[in-house]
Amino acid sequence: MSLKKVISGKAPAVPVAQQILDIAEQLAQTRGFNGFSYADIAEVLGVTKASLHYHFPSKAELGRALIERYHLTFGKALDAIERRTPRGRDKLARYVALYDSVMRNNRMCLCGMLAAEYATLPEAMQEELRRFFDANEVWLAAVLDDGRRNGEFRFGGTAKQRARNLVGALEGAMLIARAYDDGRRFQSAAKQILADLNADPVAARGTNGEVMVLPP
Amino acid sequence: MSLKKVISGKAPAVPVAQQILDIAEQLAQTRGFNGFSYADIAEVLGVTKASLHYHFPSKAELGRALIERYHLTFGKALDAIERRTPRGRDKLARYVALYDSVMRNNRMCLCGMLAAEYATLPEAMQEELRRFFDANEVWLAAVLDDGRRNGEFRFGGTAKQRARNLVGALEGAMLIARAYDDGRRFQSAAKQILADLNADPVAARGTNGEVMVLPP
DNA sequence: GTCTATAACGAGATAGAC
DNA sequence: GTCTATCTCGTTATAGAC
Repeated sequence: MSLKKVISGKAPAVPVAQQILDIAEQLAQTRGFNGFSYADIAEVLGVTKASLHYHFPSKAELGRALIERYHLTFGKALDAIERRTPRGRDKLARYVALYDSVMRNNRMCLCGMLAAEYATLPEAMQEELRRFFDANEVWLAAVLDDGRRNGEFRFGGTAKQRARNLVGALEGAMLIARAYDDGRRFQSAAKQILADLNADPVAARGTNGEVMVLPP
Repeated sequence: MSLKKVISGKAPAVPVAQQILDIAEQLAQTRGFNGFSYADIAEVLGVTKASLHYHFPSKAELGRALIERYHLTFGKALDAIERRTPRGRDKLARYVALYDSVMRNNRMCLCGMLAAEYATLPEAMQEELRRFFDANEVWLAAVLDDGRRNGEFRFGGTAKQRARNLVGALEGAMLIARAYDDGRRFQSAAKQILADLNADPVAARGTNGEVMVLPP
């Protein structure tokens, strides 16, 4: 909090542009980018549609800003994990926890949702979207590669390929879990996905407790 | 082809309702259910919007019919696999090939696409959608369970859970591959997904050729 | 079955006052 | 920055002629 805010004694005012993004984000994650309108945001925020255009002239620009901010926030979360979590398997668990927190808010990952609508999105949004997935892939591949080297993980294929499949499996699990309105459905999927990478004989038991494939 | 058609010497006429569904399906799989309109179908088919309403009074009914037919066609394909493919791993390979053929047409799985738009869909469509995923899960779980019993597959967790994860991983892989307009991206993901279930030491090599985890 | 015509509404967007 | 008013266009849907 800035000094000015502290002296004035007021709670820090959230800039309107941010409030708009907050509402638009929630709507996009639940209904899709083509599933909400300026009117929906205006109603929640209690202003007119026209005033929204002052902050975001076009919906395309609003959408681009949406992904940019989402990517930035996600990136900071990854940085925090990187700094504070030494073990690879804990890094992955925290990575998955990011997805889980989205699910718990009854939302789909913003970028997974937008990926479905990809063909209808303005070019600027398409580019931002790929940037997001690329960054995820790079971060995960590094974690997986390190983990395999030090024996924490055991998997076939390249770390890059595994990273892609991890993102895909999580996005797909979210996608379908929403149709059943059941967060546990995502959570048990995530558990299995993580277990498949784990080289630890104890942790690598199936959900029924049976021992999974172990190193010879 | 019916006897009548053969005698008349004409090519079998495709009913208009089917043609409408064909076009709507393609549009829904590429742009989403909220991403196309009656006008889009009318233009491709060369008729007016009004005549479409004769066959499908509301878009909700069109959407429901879309999923119903898709499910039926998919179900027949699964029956065919069941009848003509004895080995579990071949069944799975053919199951995955169904998804791949969709990707090769530059489409997303209809039901994966609709799952993203789930919150905005009419109730009748939501129900049909869950039926589709349920049927996939049941079919796959049976294949996986059999395969594990006879030693073809090796995996932890319940067959049901694995079936869910398989569907989720495939849907997620399709979802993201489309953003890169790269079918190979889906194909290498699918390859890895299948390999992870395989107990065969030869087939279970990673994409780099390294030997994966083997039974002790 | 398909057409023309039109209703009824909601979308994104802009002009200009305050 | 936010408002009122308005524009233009696209959407689903219906009535009624052919």
